[in-house]
Amino acid sequence: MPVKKKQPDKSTRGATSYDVARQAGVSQSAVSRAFSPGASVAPKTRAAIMDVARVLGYQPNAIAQGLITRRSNLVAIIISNLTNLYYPEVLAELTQRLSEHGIRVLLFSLATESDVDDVLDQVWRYRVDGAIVAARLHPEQLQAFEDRGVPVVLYNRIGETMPVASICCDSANGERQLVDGLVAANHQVFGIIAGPADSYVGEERTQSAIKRLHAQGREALIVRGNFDYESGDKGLRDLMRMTDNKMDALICANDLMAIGAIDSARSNFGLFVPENLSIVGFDGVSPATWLAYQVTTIRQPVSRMTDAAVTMLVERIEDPDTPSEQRLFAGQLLPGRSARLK
Amino acid sequence: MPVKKKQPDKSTRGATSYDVARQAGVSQSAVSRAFSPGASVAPKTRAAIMDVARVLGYQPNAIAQGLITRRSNLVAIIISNLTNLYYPEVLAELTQRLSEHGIRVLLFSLATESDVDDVLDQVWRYRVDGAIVAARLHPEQLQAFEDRGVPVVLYNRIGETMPVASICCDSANGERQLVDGLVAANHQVFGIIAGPADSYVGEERTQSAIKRLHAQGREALIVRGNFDYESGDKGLRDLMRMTDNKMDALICANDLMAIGAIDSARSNFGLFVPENLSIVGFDGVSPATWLAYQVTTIRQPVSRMTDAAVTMLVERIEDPDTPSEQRLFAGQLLPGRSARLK
DNA sequence: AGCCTCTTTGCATTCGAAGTCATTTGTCCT
DNA sequence: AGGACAAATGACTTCGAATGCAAAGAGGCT
Repeated sequence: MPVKKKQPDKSTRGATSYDVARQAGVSQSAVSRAFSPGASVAPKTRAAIMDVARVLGYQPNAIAQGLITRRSNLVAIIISNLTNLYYPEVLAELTQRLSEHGIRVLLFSLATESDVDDVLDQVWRYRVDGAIVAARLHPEQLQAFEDRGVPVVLYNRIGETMPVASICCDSANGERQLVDGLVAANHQVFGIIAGPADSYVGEERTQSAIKRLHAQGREALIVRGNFDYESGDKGLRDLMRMTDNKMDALICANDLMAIGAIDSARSNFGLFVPENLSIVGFDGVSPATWLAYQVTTIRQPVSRMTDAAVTMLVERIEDPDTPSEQRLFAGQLLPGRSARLK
Repeated sequence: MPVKKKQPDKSTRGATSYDVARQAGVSQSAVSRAFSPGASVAPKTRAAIMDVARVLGYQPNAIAQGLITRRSNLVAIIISNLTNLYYPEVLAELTQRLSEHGIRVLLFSLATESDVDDVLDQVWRYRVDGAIVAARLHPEQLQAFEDRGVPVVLYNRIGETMPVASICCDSANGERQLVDGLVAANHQVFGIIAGPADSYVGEERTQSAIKRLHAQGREALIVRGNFDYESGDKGLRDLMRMTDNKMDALICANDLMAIGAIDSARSNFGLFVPENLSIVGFDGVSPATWLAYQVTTIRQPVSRMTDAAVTMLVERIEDPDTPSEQRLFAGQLLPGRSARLK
């Protein structure tokens, strides 16, 4: 197979430190130093070099830097489904904050779970300095990071089989607030639309809600959803059938399903929300605040969480021996108008 | 002796081709060849090398490869505001499709316009093979890509001062369908909520709508929005004031503003949509299809567009002399229920 | 067996910047 | 002016994989 090799057109392929050195009448070392803050160069020399560099459009080649310094300044962000409304915000914030640390983002988005191994192969090849993972990893995959000495921070999941740095929003605390409010407002028939079985936060939230309901002497019917809008509709229909239309409180594992359920309750069942049926969600995504919904939910403190994720990762890149740590952030109850709470 | 800084910890730092070569009793060249499809290696040798590689967990160092081959297999994706509901889908698709070509994504998200130059600096440093840009670039910035021989594909904008490969959704055609439908349904007082002045598609859509209205002998009042939900509310209020509450057709430059306007019309003005007021959007984002809104809009063919963007970029990476080309995709009218159309 | 061709293999070099070490230059003081 | 010492500079090596080239090996054929 004849590999197509385009002539690497010297002229456009960007100037090198040697080109700059020659033009400026100094050595390549000098150029390198001119670009390293705090290196030993005479201010005058540095200025001269910078001038030439500007003219030639020289920028240090990060690839070459990465090879020699063994620091790529790249961090992998691995996200399972970007189309989940919640992630874009997270991604944008992570990217911003990482760039403040001089770190660039190598983005991997997973179509299916099975892609993970392929993605990790690529992650190793690029010698990333670290990774932020918002996707389900098998224990061996997690172990691989450890083995290769690549720091990881898990986002909205924890290392279930080993200690790993992780950031989460406190599901138990969030669901407690929601459940207690619903119970206090005297709801009788509870339904839950859980997340997909392979979602950590989905399970956490559902289990937390169930536990709290039990603690209050209540039971709940449970169906599974996919975290998407349609799941809200389908879940609501199923639960209504199962409860003979008696359900008056619905707890959804995320906002998107809550929104789907609200729409379905109104359109397909002619119900008033929250008069006939209270519906709560989780996340605090922006559509949840839209006038048509005003979902009663728990807002994740995204800024704090992304900030923490980046800080933790950077710490571990600087010092790989930093012990692992789990940070749990409390979500804030957004009262909304989709549920009667007390 | 001062502590050696950051011991490059040989053990964890990943095996090199030399390590594999030694273990397998061959030369480094052989290892390299074993990993290049189509290279001249005896099948037996390759198998032996692969075995050793597997044991050592060896993966070719993409950084070193990039340095020597002058191909980083990285593509920069530059997006202005990720939080715009429309982009996550685009980003996910682009990432998927690029990875099918063995290309990785370096993500840059812009907080403010002024970041562009900083971002471009980084783009040059990483010697990306190409870039997909969904952000406003100044002519000089666009020129810089040309000068450095880095292929670019613009997404949802065009090279206004020079020919550049670009992908767009046909605003004129889309707005024509919407306007004609509205006019045919006998609407009288038209309002438009435009996008921010610096948005290419925003201006395109607005101008197209105005032109078509004029062609039909109608005028429209125009206010500017920011493409966000709140802009829809604010725009609606302003237009209602300006028209003495007589507006009966509202054209929004994107779905999110249409949604904001729908909510506001209902909640703040007690109007029925579309009975009292028709509202149309543009994009076809998923919330537009939610039962509460069912926005009458133009759906962008995202899959085709991302596919085209990737194809065009890859072509230009393979052969930098590929002439620039502009591809305009027709959007599809989603009738929805937020407007009376004929 | 001998010769020729085609396939495999290894050697040596290359990519571009960083950093070590030795050397030169410059500064300040007596 | 001379010496002591710090600052600035350049030569050279290094990172890890790809590749041109020459050499060695494997068959095939007469």
